[in-house]
Amino acid sequence: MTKKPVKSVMPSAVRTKARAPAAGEAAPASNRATRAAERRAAIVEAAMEEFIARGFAATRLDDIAKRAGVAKGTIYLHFKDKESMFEELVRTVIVPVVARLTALPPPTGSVRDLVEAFAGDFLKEVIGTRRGDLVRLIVAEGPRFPSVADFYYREVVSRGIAAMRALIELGIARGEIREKNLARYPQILVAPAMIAVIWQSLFARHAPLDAQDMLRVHLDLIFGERRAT
Amino acid sequence: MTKKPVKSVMPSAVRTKARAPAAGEAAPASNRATRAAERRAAIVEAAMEEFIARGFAATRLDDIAKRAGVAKGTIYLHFKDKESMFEELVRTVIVPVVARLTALPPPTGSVRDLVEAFAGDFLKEVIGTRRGDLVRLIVAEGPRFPSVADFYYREVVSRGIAAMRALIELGIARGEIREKNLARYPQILVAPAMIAVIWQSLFARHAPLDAQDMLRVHLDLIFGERRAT
Amino acid sequence: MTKKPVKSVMPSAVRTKARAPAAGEAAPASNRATRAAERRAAIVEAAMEEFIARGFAATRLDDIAKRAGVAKGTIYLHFKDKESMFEELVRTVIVPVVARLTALPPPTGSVRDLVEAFAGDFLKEVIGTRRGDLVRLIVAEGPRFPSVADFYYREVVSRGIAAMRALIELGIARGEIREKNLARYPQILVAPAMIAVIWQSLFARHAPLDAQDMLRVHLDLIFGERRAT
Amino acid sequence: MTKKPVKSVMPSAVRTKARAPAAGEAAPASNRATRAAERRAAIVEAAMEEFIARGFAATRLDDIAKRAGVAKGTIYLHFKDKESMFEELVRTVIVPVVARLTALPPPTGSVRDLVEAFAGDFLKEVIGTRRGDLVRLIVAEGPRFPSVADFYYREVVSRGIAAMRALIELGIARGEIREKNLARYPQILVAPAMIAVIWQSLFARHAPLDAQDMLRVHLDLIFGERRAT
DNA sequence: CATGAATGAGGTTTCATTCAT
DNA sequence: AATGAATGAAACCTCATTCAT
Repeated sequence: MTKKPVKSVMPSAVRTKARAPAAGEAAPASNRATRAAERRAAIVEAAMEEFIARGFAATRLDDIAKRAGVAKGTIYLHFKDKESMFEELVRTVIVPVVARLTALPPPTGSVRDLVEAFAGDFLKEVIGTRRGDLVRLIVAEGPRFPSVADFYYREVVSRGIAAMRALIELGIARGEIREKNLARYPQILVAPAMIAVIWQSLFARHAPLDAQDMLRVHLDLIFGERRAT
Repeated sequence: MTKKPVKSVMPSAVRTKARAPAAGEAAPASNRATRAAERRAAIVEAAMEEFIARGFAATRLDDIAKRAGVAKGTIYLHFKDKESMFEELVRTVIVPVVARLTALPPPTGSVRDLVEAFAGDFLKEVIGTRRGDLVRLIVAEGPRFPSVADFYYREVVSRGIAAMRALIELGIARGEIREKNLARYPQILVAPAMIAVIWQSLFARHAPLDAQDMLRVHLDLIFGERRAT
Repeated sequence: MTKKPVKSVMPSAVRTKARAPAAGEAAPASNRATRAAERRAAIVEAAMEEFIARGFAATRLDDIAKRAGVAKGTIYLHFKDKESMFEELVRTVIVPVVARLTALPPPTGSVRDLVEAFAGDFLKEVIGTRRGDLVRLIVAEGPRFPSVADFYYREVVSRGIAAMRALIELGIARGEIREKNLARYPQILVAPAMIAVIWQSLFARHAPLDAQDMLRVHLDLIFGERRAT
Repeated sequence: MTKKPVKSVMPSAVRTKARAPAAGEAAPASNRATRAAERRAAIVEAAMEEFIARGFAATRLDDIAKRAGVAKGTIYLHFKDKESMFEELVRTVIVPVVARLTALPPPTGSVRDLVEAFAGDFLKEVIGTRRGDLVRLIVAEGPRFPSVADFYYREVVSRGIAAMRALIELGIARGEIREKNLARYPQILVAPAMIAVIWQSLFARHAPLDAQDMLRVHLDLIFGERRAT
């Protein structure tokens, strides 16, 4: 897999910080509330980068402020303190992901096609991207931020597991999947994808991993090898 | 799986600090060198606990010293600074694991039996234990300690991958494994085990995971379902 | 010579910290930039006192902060660390001295008169004052702060030597000085003044030295004894 | 002046540390007391080097011990603590210098010859040598070690001044010196020599100083220029 | 609202001194 | 007498948080 340009984790709507009102136009829709939201978004974005790069404890608010282009004090207008900033942050960033998850594509075609489409999405949107790093961040800081781990479990993991389980059961019912017990452990379905995420962060340098190919092999294992396509 | 009593990560030989000479015996092998080794071991043990509990940056040397029962300055007799302490530490703790890995049980019986035995070991020795936490620690701090990630890759990951690949190829040759492409991605074989490790740290509270059962299902997927045992 | 009241080494312009706005006037020019400059000046002043009293290594930043009336952290807003504080400090304090040196009085009268005027200045401004102590500080710490020694040589010593040499050559040309080789070693001209500086710091207690009289005798040696004035 | 090999500041009698008793001879005069004296001498020598190189506060006992080839604890068998070590040290090293001073060569020949001989000695034995550095060390640390300054004044400075004064008065009586007031300030006679000592430590790198030539010029100034030699 | 200078608690690290061996 | 591992006070420096402007 080739290195993609780093994608922002923020929904594009809030990433308008750089846009300066052209001379002449009267800062039209940019009332105070909007400006504030932009600032907050800039802080969130900057903080995410820093937290991912250094971890919670080693990240300096000074650096976040500098990267966000605001003064240090401004951060405290939006967040109570460093801890709650981290917690709110993760929530803010995860929400759109959840939205995606729940808006699954319409179930047309085989279960394998569905799963494969989902894996493709995951490859493009998570593995090797900033969002993948976020997953690693949660693994890293989870134990010290139970509220983050809780939130992540509730909003992402439990829903994801449930969705996978539904798919697996559908696959079993349709005869696409033979291993009936798989429905008890949807984790097995996503495990290689998670490993790929971690691998990219830690070992890509030593041994690049073709995540796409690996996921295909894994699906072959579950659905049986595909006939000539 | 129920929570096991926390196991020490230190080889038992060096964990004699607590042992008070029984009345009557004359301070047996406790020469200076031994005492120093004991102290170092105590520091390593304490540091590991603290690093696992709080991460590198948030761990205080004060707490390590207190837990190890030594003065703060004593740590600096054994380690240059906090960073190299962390790095040496991980090495020290990993080495016995590597020793285990290389001393694989003699290849008797089917490949599945071998893999199952190995999985059993892993369950007992890693998942849900301090050693499992260590894996999560490496995932968490790896990007900020490339030397640690490098070491871990070289000593554990690459060897483990190689060993798994050999087993898989054997399984394919013997007809136990049908999916031939699996040999290209031994990661798939271990992925659920890794997920189990992480799950225990982060989500066990919300949804306990029967790792043993999950691994069995995963092996069924690879080797085909077992007939009545 | 009697002990003079300790003179500040700071140009008076920046020493307004203590000055409380007289009742009635409205906090006049005290904008943020000014306040910052005042604080920095206070730190420089305090640091100089402490360094002179204890030397570089034995001086505690805590004491400097206390004396300057700022918090410890404030020092680090103005200086990178203790070492560069010391180096910048010496520069800051020396600069006005250099300015003085280069703005020598207009060459009226005999060379002897010129030199004598200069010696008088030196007596009043350096010997037995904080500035004299600074010279001793540089002698003391120079070998460990080559950059300080370099700066001092470049800005003070080499210029001073050059100026003295010019005066000596003038004196020789006019027939006021007979010893022609003196131009090769202007150090001889200033040596007793330097000795006086050191003497005041170290031995004044045991044997007070009338620096003024000594310098006069030394000039008699060089210019010939003065006739009745 | 060319760089001389570093000379030990210790009287040779006590510098026998390196001498190991040849096999066969029965460690003859090397009884306990002698060994102790050797160790002490080694400590003094090592400490002097370190103090000169780093100053009192920045010198580590660890380094002294290492350089002296003894354990850190051993230092405390000979000296109460770091401060008194420094004080005793300076005394120990200065004593032989004083002995020299008081054992002035027999007063043959002219006063100028005497003074010149003395200057020659000073050049060889002090300027640019470890002993010169010691003078700078005393200037540097004197204010924080009044007892050292006192001792130095009493044993070296006051005696030196007295001796110089005697010579000057003899010179005046014999008509070799015309400036009668010089006897009031023998400091003038030695000032250039002191300046040379300091110059070598601080500025030799930037502008080497021919101390011998400078001292000759200075004596010409005092005694009148020498006729053809 | 926004700023960023100022704070000071708290962290890492050093090193003079002690003391059991 | 000599050692050097151990101590812990004290130093330097960082950085989350506050608040006057």
